[in-house]
Amino acid sequence: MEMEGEAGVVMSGGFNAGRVGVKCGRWNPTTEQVKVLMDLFRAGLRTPSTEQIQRISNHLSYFGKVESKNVFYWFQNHKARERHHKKRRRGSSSDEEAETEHKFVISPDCKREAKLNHRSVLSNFAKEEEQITWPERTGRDIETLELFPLKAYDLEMEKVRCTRTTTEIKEISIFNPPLELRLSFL
Amino acid sequence: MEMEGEAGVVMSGGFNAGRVGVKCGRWNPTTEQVKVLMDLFRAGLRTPSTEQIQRISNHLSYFGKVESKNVFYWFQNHKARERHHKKRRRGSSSDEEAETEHKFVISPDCKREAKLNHRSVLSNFAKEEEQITWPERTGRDIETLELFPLKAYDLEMEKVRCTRTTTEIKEISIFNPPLELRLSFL
DNA sequence: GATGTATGAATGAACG
DNA sequence: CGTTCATTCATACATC
Repeated sequence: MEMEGEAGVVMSGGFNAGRVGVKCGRWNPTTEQVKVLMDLFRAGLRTPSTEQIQRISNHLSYFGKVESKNVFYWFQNHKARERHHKKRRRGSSSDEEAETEHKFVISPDCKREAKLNHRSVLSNFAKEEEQITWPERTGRDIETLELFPLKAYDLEMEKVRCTRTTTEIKEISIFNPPLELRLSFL
Repeated sequence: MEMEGEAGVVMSGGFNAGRVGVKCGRWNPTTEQVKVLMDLFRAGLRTPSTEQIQRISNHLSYFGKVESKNVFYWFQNHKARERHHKKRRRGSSSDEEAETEHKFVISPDCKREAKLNHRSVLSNFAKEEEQITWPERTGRDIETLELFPLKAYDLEMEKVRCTRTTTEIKEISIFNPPLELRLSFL
């Protein structure tokens, strides 16, 4: 059993409103931090650039300890899990399924032994030991699955990401007034 | 839509070296493999050539299943993430930096070795160190290819090259060989 | 307090 | 190569 220290965790910001045992084994975002991140995500931000991550984490640091990698991971995970949820969210008229395990969705039938497309660099390994024939990826991307209006925000965010001037953000905030302010530090 | 298809898990992969979550999907390097790769990386190897990758993977295959592309990807990822970690190592401008946060260096990937601690009642059939004999090193794969100047191992490399063990490699401890020797198969 | 869930963290694989 | 996607591991938290 690891008692995990005794007093080292000071958690400089006292804004840890709703969290409990704040033992810093890993980053435990505060409610304010989550709120900000969620607003950004809902605004359409999906993959913030490095500078954006810097600004976001810097801003979040006001509410508590946070690092850039936390922000990076947060967006990665949130985006991935949103998609994952969407994929399994068919119908919902009768939740007979209720996915007992959301992690065991090994739906992509094990494309293990033949997954690498013909990249130039990797083609050198084509002759591994046995004849591995890579199946000519005709179109692997099964993307473009926008289920609810998130695309509109996407476009707006694109503008933000391109400009990145923190001053020309005009129509970004549409719903939440605070959102506009939060986006400003991007 | 083929989600929720549960019969898709075919698991045609043969036997993994005994890793934990080895369902079928992606390569899960063993600790020995990671150790070797890490040593090579620390020795300065960053972008191995095709021949080097071939030799490395061939050598790693002794510790478990591995393909050349795995080695290729490993180096790509490791190199890229080394840079990334340096880049986003900050962000918390609240307090000092050296807090309890572990260092996030590029070496935490040894956790998959001992993980079934908690409630993983999965049959953790112990995969003890099975005695594997050196696989017929006929000298073809070793072939004393000269490694481009890595740090100070150059001299060591020279010595190794002179040895040219080829068929007499069985003397070398494969379980924990020194770095100089380990670099020899390059 | 064991089990399940939500989520942070990590990394293999792949894209552009 | 840098970036992104996908999958898995680890852990805090919730529930009983």
